[in-house]
Amino acid sequence: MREQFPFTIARVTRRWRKMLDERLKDLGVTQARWSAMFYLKAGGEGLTQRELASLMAIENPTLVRLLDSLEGQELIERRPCPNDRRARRLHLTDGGRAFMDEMTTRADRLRDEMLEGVSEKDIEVTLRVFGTVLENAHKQR
Amino acid sequence: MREQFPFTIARVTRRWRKMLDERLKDLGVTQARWSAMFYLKAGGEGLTQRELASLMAIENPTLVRLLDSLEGQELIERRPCPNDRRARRLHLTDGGRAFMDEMTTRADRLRDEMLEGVSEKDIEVTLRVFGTVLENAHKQR
DNA sequence: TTCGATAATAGCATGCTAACCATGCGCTTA
DNA sequence: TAAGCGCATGGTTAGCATGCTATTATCGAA
Repeated sequence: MREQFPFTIARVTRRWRKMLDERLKDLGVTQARWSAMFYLKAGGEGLTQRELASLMAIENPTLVRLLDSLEGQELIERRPCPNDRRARRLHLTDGGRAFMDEMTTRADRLRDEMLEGVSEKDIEVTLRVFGTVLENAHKQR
Repeated sequence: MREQFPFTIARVTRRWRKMLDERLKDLGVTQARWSAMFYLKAGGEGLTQRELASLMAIENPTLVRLLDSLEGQELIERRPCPNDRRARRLHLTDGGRAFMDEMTTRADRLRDEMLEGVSEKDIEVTLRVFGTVLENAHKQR
């Protein structure tokens, strides 16, 4: 059984991304870009890029490009940080905030459809497994 | 709890890929390329590209590039298919077969480390959840 | 001959590392 | 105390790998 784990988890992740990308397409947004906006809102606006990257568990250069797109679409803003001239503080624009509802509704609906028929208990087990794997990964290196 | 699922599964998948890439690096191979060789061996050599892509659940153009690299490294061969001049039959080279043991050993060791402390029962639950999600995804579209 | 299937190509999105600026901070030293 | 040197940190850029879709070329089959 264990042998299937890495292949199958990768497959589920690919499929999920693909489907969310499809459903957000007409809003001009992708899974990754929505996810950046989602974490920005959840983490409280005014985060620095470093902080947001760490929250999303991605590397800084990956985030930079997501933010470039989002800024180009005027969904977020990078504002100078008064205390530290190296840093930028991130904020949603009014337009960005307006879109968030619709995007999040669609992501939620997809999640409900994808997890249909999965019991709360099984979700808990799965998330616990994920947690253990992340801890194990953290231990090394 | 359900809300965390999509974010966390993506995170685990990213982390896993990164770690396996690291551990295979000195062999000149990545997770994706090893995976192609693994499925080719598992599915029986002589598969066509279409068949291998379908086995791996990736799209054909994604596989084409993986095979380009692997062929360049002389780990696999694309042989013409006698019955159908459009198709190519895939085979590991002798060199490729020689590498497979070491690569698979490393992938197995990583898997054991990543899943350390996870009970067989929890693995089963998790794989069942994955199965349900893939079915649900299949239903739509 | 026309329609479908196989592979390849082109181009985008998003992961990553490595290398680079600019700025900030801390420690030594005059 | 003040100056300055050197390392750390925030962000960016460049370049690779691997997902995807859309399109094309070639061939097979009805």
